[in-house]
Amino acid sequence: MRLSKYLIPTLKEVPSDAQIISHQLMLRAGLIRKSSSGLYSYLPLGVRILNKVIQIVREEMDRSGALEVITPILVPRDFLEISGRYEIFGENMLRTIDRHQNEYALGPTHEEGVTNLFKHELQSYKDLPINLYQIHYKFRDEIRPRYGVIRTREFVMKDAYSFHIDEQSLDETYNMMSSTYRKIFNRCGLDTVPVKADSGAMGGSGSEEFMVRSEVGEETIIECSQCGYVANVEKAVCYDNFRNKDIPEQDRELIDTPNVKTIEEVSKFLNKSHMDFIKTLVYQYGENFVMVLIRGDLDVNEVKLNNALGGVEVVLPEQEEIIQKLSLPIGFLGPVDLIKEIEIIADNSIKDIVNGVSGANIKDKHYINININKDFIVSRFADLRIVKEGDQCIECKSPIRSFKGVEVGHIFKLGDKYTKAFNVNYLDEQGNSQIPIMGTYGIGVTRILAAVIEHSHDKDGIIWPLSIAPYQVIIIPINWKDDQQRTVAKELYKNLNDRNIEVLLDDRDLRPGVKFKDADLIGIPIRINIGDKSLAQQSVELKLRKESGFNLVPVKDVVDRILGAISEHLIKLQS
RNA sequence: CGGGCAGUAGCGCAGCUCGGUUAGCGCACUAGACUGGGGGUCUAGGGGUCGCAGGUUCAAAUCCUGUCUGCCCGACCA
Repeated sequence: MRLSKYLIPTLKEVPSDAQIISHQLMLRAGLIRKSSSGLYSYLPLGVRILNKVIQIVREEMDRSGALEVITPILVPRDFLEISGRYEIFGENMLRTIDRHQNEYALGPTHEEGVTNLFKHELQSYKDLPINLYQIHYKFRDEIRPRYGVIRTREFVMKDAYSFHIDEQSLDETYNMMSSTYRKIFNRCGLDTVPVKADSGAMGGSGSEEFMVRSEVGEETIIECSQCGYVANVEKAVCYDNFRNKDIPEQDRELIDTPNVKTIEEVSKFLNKSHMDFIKTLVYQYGENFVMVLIRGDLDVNEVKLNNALGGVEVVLPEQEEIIQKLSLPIGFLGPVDLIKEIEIIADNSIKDIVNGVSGANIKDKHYINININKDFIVSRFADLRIVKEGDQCIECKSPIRSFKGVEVGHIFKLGDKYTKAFNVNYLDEQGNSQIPIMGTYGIGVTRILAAVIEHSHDKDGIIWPLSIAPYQVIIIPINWKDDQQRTVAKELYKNLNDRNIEVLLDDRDLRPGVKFKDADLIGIPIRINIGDKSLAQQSVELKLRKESGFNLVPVKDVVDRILGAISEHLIKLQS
């Protein structure tokens, strides 16, 4: 492609609404433009990169034995009601009504569509296992799209759905997907960390996320400093060595704590450790309220709380509501002397508190020396705490660290949630009707572009790995008006094209500095400079984007050298 | 949805406090000349309903009201 005929609208200045480097560079390099909130158009260069990634995903999925399908982007409301996700997704789905008043959602994911598709084709156990995938646009009406292409409303996603007769078969495909994902991300030049994750509203047992370490990541990952334990903070558990059991229980005592509300304030006021406190929170889920107890130095993990309460979304209600409906004084909550009946669920850390401190449910009063079962009853214990840096690893008790990550892939074992709901069945060897179980596997394709840029760039721009670079080579004649330079440039351009190398020829009549800056910004991995100095030696300069120096290479050898370098690099990325 | 900030040329911004010729600057763009190894120089140009609507006023980019959009923080994020 000749640059004089191409559309590469590079920007010198950073658009003011781009915060993170990948977003800035994607705009500056002319890959994308914003259409409206969370919606981006792709310019020619961006499309090429996206297609490269899609091709890698497709090749590896095909290689794994998965079969590509396409289901409609619009998902009928009926399907979502069958699976129960019409409610669960709620406002996250963009809904629309056709001329016949039928309601649809723009598919946020396609468990329903694919399950419904396959249900009619599945008859015998011999049809299983099978893994169906598709690559197309998904839409989620995110509350707050941000970080450029990392969190958009419309995005390209590869989603796959596998069907099995038993757990063992599901495990095989699950593991196959895990290794396939590793290959895909490696080929894109990404280092990913597989982490245990919450399976949340998807339902199901096992789940792993593929995270790219990045400061701009939206997920917090907990990692053991010694053993290999890694988990999303939503799911992470830790060891708790706090024990207080051998202290004798004392009688509870009501203490005046005028206008002393927070744990911080009360602990100073009473000269007590945070660990002696029974932190009391009231959550609302659906129409119900629940009182949550956790040790004063810990915080509640709302995802764990959701799961403990059966997956219903919990929210912290407005303070007025607590006062009105439960007659509880904010700032002085506690599990003792409750006026109205309310379910109490406690984090495991509460079990070991002896002679604890909590609010007295009376304004400006706290209790000290309260003890479980003697002063209050807990209906249920669960692990509800947020694991944080410095906690002890559940496996080996070593200190835990945390890092931020961008989620580029997610694999789930789903069980029979969807197959049961959609009444999918097949005949087993004995002729009995059975319900298959499912797995589901997603990759955020558009997000991969941003993730790659985040960790592969320098002050001059993007540094694409060869595997997903929009073009592999760019030829820059220093002075396009120079006959000799132009002749050599055109010849190399033709020769490389003839060898199926993707090559850009910068035939614009611009000063060399501008061309170099553009080439660096858009991140073409291999550059050929053609200037008088090198031509005097029948050579050109061969420069790699990721390296600072260059090599003088005889004109006659350039094509072979490039072919060699490209195959070498691509092989390395595939290993 | 709550809190904060912003909307003036394709991009980045000034002007607004304290209303008053023709709304500016840099980059980009067009034409020409010089130039030619890391975003060149000069000359001459084009491009604006000052987000939108209403109001105050002799007069509004500027003051007031409403509204839309975007960004940041939070809530949210299978």
